[in-house]
Amino acid sequence: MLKDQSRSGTQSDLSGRPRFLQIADEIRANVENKTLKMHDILPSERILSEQYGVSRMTARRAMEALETEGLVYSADRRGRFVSPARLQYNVSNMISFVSTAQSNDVDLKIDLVNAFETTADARVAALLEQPEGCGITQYTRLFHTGAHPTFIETEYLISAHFPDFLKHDLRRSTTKILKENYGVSAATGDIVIRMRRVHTNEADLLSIATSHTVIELEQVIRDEAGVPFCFGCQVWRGEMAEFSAHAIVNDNVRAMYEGDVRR
Amino acid sequence: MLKDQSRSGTQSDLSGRPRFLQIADEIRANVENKTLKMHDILPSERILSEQYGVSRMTARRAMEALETEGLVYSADRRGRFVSPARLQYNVSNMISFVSTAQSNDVDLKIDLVNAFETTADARVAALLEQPEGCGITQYTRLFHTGAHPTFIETEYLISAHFPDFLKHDLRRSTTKILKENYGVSAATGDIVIRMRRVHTNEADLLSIATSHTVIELEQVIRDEAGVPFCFGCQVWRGEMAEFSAHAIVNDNVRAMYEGDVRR
DNA sequence: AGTGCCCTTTGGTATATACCAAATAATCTA
DNA sequence: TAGATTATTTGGTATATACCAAAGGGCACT
Repeated sequence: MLKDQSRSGTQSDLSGRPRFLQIADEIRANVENKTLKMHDILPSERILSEQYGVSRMTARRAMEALETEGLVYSADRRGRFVSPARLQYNVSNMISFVSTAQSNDVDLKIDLVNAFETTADARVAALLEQPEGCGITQYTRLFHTGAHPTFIETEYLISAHFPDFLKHDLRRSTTKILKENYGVSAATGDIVIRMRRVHTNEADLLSIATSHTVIELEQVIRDEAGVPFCFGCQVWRGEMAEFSAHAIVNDNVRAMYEGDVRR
Repeated sequence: MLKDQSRSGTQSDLSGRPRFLQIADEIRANVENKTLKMHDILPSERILSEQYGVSRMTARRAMEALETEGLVYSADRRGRFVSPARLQYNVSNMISFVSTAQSNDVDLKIDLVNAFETTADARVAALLEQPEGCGITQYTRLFHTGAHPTFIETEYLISAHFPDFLKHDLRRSTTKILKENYGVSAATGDIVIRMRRVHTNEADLLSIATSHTVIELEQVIRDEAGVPFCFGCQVWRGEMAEFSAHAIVNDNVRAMYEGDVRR
């Protein structure tokens, strides 16, 4: 768009910055000043349009700008609220994310969306290095802090390796279930992170608009022998995600898994 | 928003899906069918509103949805175009991103935005484990494929370690310059990836609207001894970013850098 | 052939208005 | 008091309209 800030609509404004962004700026400042705290309700679109002397559509655009940047979330016909702080996810330390988060200050809760036995399609089979059509244990969970959704995770396990997996309490950390019941733990993982648009069913679960974007994190988890046993796909509300990693590019270490990094 | 797709505006629509999303869906299909190819121009908002029998604002909302998901980019007062494909960035193999991309099919070009000698502020000093106020070589570069911007990178080097760094051709890979001229290469790195709103000056360089979101990738790069020598901050157009990594959670390896991962 | 000007197209901004359906609050009823 | 009913608030969608400023093409003049 090669934004030129010297433009405006029909209304004369001195700064040149679009009115709806000025309003967004003021509200953002109130959040950063802690005048507004997380989960606080914001004035309605109609109230805002009065307060700032603009039309409802302009007030709405300001809100939508704050929504796409993740500072604010909206609950249909209930109002708009200040988003909670980001979670930290260290992808170099996969085994401990859920357990760490749950034991710390964040109260991360898990809802089970669905869980069933199925067979591997072409993609999952390839990622897990199994023949197409092999037995797969698949389940989807919604992670949230209170009423605020954070991310969805769908995991695919090789059924033959983990009999009766679905009998366990799936609201616990997967890593713990695997470790305690099957003696398996993660040794390495191949991870991909990308931003993409949200799908309709995901938007429902995450309580966001279907026109928004999310962060997708896919990981293939392998055991000590380098054999994959789990494929997981996480879909994060963008503003809730922050991923850190420790990369080692030393030649010795790299030689160990060269060719294994991208698939 | 707890999106209920059974709602609509004043117009009766059978599917229940909002009209502007239906239009976005059709155009997205045309892109995925290769009916529309990268950098192809799309019909203008006014033409679209005629074609689909909707108001210009509705056509516009469809375009904005495609923009926020990154499928389409807009050039102010010139039109809207189909975005190019994503780049792959393997963060476990930091040393080779620019050189790999440049040698492969992608023609990734670099523009130098600015470059100067300065001093470290509190944050940069902490990240580079140097005293505040120490000499820093700082430069910002814009990476793009043709006329299409991909990401901005700002790097901070400890001046004392790299005398006359700015004399080199900064449109080349930093890693190559460091290796060839100073004998330094990356051994490890601490990386953080997050989604955030774009700043005004970044929006100008990336040619996106100021209300959009970007992917920020920050990395502290260390030598064999674990001493940091470079801090880099990349700001990606979201649709252009895809990051992969190979994580090792083996206990031995983890013990080596435990406590070093998050800072 | 090149320069400057005008007109059209285009995306960006803004207002005013209208209706819908879900959620909530207020009220009434058994 | 508990349950059902009603009115209000709210965000979501959609239209119609208006003006602005930059980009691009075409045209006249030099």
